[in-house]
Amino acid sequence: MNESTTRDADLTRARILEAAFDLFVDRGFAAVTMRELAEASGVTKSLIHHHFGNKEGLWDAVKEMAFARYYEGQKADLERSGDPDANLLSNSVVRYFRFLAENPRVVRLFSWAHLEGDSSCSHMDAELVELGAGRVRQAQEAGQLRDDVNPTHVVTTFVNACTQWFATCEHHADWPGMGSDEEYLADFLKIFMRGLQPD
Amino acid sequence: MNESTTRDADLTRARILEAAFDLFVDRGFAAVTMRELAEASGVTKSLIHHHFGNKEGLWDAVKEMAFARYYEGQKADLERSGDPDANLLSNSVVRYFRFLAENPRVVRLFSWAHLEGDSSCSHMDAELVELGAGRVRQAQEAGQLRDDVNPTHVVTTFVNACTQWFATCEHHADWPGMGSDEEYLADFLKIFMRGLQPD
DNA sequence: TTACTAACTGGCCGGCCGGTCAATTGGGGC
DNA sequence: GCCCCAATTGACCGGCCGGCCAGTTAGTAA
Repeated sequence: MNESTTRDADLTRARILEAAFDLFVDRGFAAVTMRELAEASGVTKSLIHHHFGNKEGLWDAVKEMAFARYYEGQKADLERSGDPDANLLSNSVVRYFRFLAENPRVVRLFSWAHLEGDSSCSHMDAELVELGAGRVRQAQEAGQLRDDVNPTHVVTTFVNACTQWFATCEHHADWPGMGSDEEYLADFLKIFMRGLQPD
Repeated sequence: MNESTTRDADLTRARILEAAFDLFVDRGFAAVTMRELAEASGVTKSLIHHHFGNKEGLWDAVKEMAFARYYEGQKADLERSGDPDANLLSNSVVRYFRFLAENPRVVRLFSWAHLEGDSSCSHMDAELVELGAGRVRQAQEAGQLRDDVNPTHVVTTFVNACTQWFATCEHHADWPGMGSDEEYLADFLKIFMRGLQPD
């Protein structure tokens, strides 16, 4: 039987969220209309208002869902790799880079949200960076990384280098001299890791 | 005498462009209305249509103006510093970083344009990166930089690290452990330049 | 079976959207 | 001084915007 005919508020909300995610990621909040959202979700405009209040409520819900997934994944990643060996930082960079490679739409969503001034996720971002910075500090104290640089800046540097790569990848994909995702990652790691070697 | 009452097409166009730049930078293309643009410019809506055709024409003109300024400045910077000494790359990073620090609104404009799929400036960006990559290659051949990394990736790495810093600076400005612009730049340079030292 | 509640629909609303057009104004060339 | 054309205006347009609301339908608990 087709379950789409039966009433299921959670399923409906999920379907609306999914369709809204796609539309908002592609065109941003302002350029998407409630009518498009309704059609893409397969429900009526009124039903979206019923479940999410208004357009901004839906936008907030989409951002919250996307960031919650991102946050959980990253936190698990950071807490998993327990033993602080010399490759921990390198592995973290690779994991972060690959996560973005597999979730490019999340990068776009956060870019829109940030440009529009959204700061609701800032504290979660701060927490992740703090977690990472703590790991870097441990490695510094263990003599595995140079200790004359701010650990927070170390994390920020690689997060920036990875994020911006995927934020602009459609542009530079076919520029002369530009390598693939993995080639860029390899070169960045060469520079980054040697740059962090202790004296 | 108040010159604003006299007719001057160039001045009018410049005024419209300036006001539109501010509005588009703050809220993006879709969220700004022609009425707001007209009021901010001190002219009528019809006059904007007269000079720029339609809303998209104005948006294109704003992007073109902003990117032309950016492109000229960067190209001059790249061609000025002629003698390839060991500090050339370091100086280039500093100059690029400081340019962004002084023109944060340009970063925002390009972010909007990129998210909306604009690729009209891509070839100019490519040219700048190629110019920079050529410099890196020269330094590699002179034995001043390690030569086992792609020069284009070297340029991209520092451009990404700088751009993303200013794209997200409102967020992380007050995060615990995060330093000032100059402190981040100093730490990034430490890592980046040591990471590029020849074997 | 019934009564209640939440899910869901379709039509409607006032208002603002981008854009057009006819009319007016003013400055520069003759 | 006159004329012409570009600059500029304000009224106006059809259409779409987000949101609302009265009504209908389907699960669910008593």
